[in-house]
Amino acid sequence: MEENKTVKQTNFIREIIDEHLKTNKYEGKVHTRFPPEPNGYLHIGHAKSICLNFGIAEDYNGLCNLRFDDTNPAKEDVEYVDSIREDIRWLGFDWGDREYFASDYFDKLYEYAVELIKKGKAYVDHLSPDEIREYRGTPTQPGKNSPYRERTVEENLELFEKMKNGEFNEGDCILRAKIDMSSPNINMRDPAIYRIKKATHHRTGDKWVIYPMYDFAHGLSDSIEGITHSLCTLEFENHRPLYDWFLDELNVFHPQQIEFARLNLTFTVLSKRKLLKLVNEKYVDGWDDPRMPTISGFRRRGYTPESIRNFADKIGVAKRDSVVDFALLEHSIREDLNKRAQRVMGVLNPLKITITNYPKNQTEELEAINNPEDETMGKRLVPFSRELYIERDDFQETPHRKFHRLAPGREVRLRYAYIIKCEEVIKDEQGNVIELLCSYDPETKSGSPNANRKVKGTIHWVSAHHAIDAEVRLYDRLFSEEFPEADKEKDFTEFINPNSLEILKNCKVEPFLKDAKPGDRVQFERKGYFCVDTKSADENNLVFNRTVTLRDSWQKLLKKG
RNA sequence: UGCCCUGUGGUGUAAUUGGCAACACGUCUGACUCUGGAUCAGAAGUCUCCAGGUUCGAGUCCUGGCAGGGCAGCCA
Repeated sequence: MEENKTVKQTNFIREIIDEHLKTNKYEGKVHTRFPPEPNGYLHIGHAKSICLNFGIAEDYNGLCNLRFDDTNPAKEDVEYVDSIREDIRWLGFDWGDREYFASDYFDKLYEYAVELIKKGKAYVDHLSPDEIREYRGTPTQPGKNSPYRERTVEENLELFEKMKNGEFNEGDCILRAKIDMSSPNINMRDPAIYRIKKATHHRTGDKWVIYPMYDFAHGLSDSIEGITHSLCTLEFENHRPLYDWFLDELNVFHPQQIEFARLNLTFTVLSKRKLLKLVNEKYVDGWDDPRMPTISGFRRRGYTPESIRNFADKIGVAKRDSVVDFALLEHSIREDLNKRAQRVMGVLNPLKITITNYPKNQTEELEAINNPEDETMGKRLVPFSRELYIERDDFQETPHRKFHRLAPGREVRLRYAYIIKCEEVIKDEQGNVIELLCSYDPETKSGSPNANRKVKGTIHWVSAHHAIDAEVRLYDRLFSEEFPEADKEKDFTEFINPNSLEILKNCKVEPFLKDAKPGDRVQFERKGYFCVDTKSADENNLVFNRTVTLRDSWQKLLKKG
């Protein structure tokens, strides 16, 4: 028997690693890390990076660390640390006891800085922030040396010590690497290594008033942890020479930084700043709003970790920036839920029907299949009676030419039950259809020998007396534009889909759902995949979130006209 | 107008490292169906950004263009 395991596609990163393995650059070791800054919630773009880093470690029998890049106390918070841990765990990855913080290395990093000063490779600069910017030059013009650049080692040592001891104010001075103010790479124009920030750090408290900059802290943290392959996004490409410079000057273990393109997704935005705006300005209901592209949002929406991991595999990794079709994500979740989700009948917009020739007060228990894709999930009984609810749009008074569900005088099968015929349409004074009177054909009960008469359509239903009330939240894409950030004149919030959430209050679902627990996922047949909301649902109040619709060739047909 | 990176069907990735372009999503047909779902069968769509060059042979190598992205935080 052939293993039908999905073959992991190779990519340029794996090729580099293979090469390193061949040349024994890191003695056969592969050690990665996922290094979030705890200043926001993780989103699907981070999921790509998480899957990449943990996935590679796993495939190469290596390890992947979790390291919080917490070098800026002004922006970071423990709330984010907690959410990040939860999200990674939920995705199914385990960093064992290798949970680190850049702040764990502050002492070591300070020593490294001192070492650089001693080598004459760093100096304390008293230029103001404005002056520094001025001295830096521009991409096309070289910068010029700071007047403080030639301070002696002793002077720098003393000044840096004073910085550490809080003898200067924020902005008075910084520690800079001494590299080359005329470098075509701006990152090499004497970049800042340490700045003064008199803020309380979420872990080190008030121990420090100086904090290392990303470029300094990140590479050295990688080095300290013995990271072999430091994967990051494209915007750090120009930082690699600096990453290498620190490691070389300090003569320490030298990881290989490799850059890849960050994820972009149609119909969504994925920048922390913009996501924060959506949250702060209440366009959505928090970081875990089911419309948010955050991991917590997808979780609450009903996405499975597996579907997100499969998605990450499918999109691959490369260096060119690209935009992934949101449909691929939807495909991933449908593919997963199709195999696993319990089928159930739920009527979202109920229309009452009465089977006039069905005995009053009679109830039948009809057998229904829990998942046609998975026999082991078995069957259940669904109560049937004289009064039922069907979906409003499964009836058309004057049917579209290709509509093959219920219409006056027409027949349709009630799933797992009988074929019925619409005999009479009852309307209120305004002319709204409020009820249908139907007849049923007792010979056509599902499973019985004479049941095989063909009708054009099968619809779902729920017994009026047995139904459970539920609220259903129909979520759709948050943005109505494929590229919400493309318009330079308009803010991306102008493209928020006004119909991204529709709340249905009096839905009727089959009694099977009476024991549904928050987080449970089901398929409402013919409608889509739904999950019980984890925040607003309780025992007397069932709330379902729509994860994704089923593929709908009827809607497609309608669009074509 | 400096430096760095990237250009392969509509979209995302492949191509045994120089051997006549593949997979997935999407789209379209058809079959099947007690979910207009799923499944199955099939189709269309890329002369690999352009122009030269090397070679028996180039998406892969060379040269020159063009296009897109990134970089001037005491953010990461």
